[in-house]
Amino acid sequence: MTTTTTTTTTMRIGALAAATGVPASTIRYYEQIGLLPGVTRSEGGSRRYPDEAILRLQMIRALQALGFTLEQMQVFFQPEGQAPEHEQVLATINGQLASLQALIASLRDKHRTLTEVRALLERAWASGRCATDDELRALLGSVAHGPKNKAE
Amino acid sequence: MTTTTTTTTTMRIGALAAATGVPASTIRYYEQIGLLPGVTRSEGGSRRYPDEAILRLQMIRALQALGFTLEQMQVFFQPEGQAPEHEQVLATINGQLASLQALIASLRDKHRTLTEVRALLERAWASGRCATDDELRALLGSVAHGPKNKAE
DNA sequence: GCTAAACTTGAAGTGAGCTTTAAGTTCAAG
DNA sequence: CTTGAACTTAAAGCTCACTTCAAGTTTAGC
Repeated sequence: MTTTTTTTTTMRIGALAAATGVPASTIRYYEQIGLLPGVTRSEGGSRRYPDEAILRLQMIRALQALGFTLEQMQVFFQPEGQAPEHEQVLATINGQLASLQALIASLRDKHRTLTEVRALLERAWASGRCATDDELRALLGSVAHGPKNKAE
Repeated sequence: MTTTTTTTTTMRIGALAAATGVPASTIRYYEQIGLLPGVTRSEGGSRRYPDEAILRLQMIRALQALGFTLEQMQVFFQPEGQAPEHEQVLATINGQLASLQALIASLRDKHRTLTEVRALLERAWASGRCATDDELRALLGSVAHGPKNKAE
């Protein structure tokens, strides 16, 4: 029904790199940390990839773009065609959604505060003086330590 | 009018660390990269700080919390009481506001896309199957490579 | 068979912002 | 004066996701 699956396991690392835009060095690195299993070798020892490797790399890059770390996305790639456990996957996704939300909220806070800082400085400059320590101190309080950064 | 300024330049690094919550090792590091100038030494060679050092450290931490790098914030701390140039400061702030906005936008994109991914997977699971490669591929396209991350 | 491009390896380097280590010195209380 | 907590230094280590290096091997076209 869909496209015919012509499985050529003849692809070398350069071709895979060209097909995906992922540098060969990075592909080797992904294999090294276990993100890209099932790589076969030619007689001489060079890596050969099946066509599915292209999709796998695209998935890795897409998950990265969604803010997952390479470690987090292991859960999406269960060993040997085993469907990953739905609960784990869902938990990972929900966790990521939550940290994205938290991060967005904290960034908006920062943006708002920084806008206030700019306004304060401009008022001070307009009246020919510098911002006083007390004025600055007042703003410092409103910054506080927000949650950790992540994503992209 | 405000609080009396009792300038004790007797503070050692441990006291400064305790007063600000910034580890002594970090304070030494800030000094090393030139963020914390004007540190005097006792006869024996241990660092002594004026009370203003507390404000300086609080400022550094606040600026960090607003997403500035340690390098970027140098512009706010011009040498020896010299008021920093308004234009530079304003440009730095505006740049940071712009990158915060861009980052927020890209994170919201990620959040939206990931929500779609979750919905797709849940539909697939509900119908007792796994998501197909084609379904996944369709989502991959919508991710693309967003701008770089920063802040906090 | 020759050659050049492509590939192989392990190890070290990158950046940002620290932390840790090791071995030695100073400070303040008693 | 003794003790031990606090301090000193330079240098190495940490995280994450790679990149770069150097020197040697394989592959593919002619």
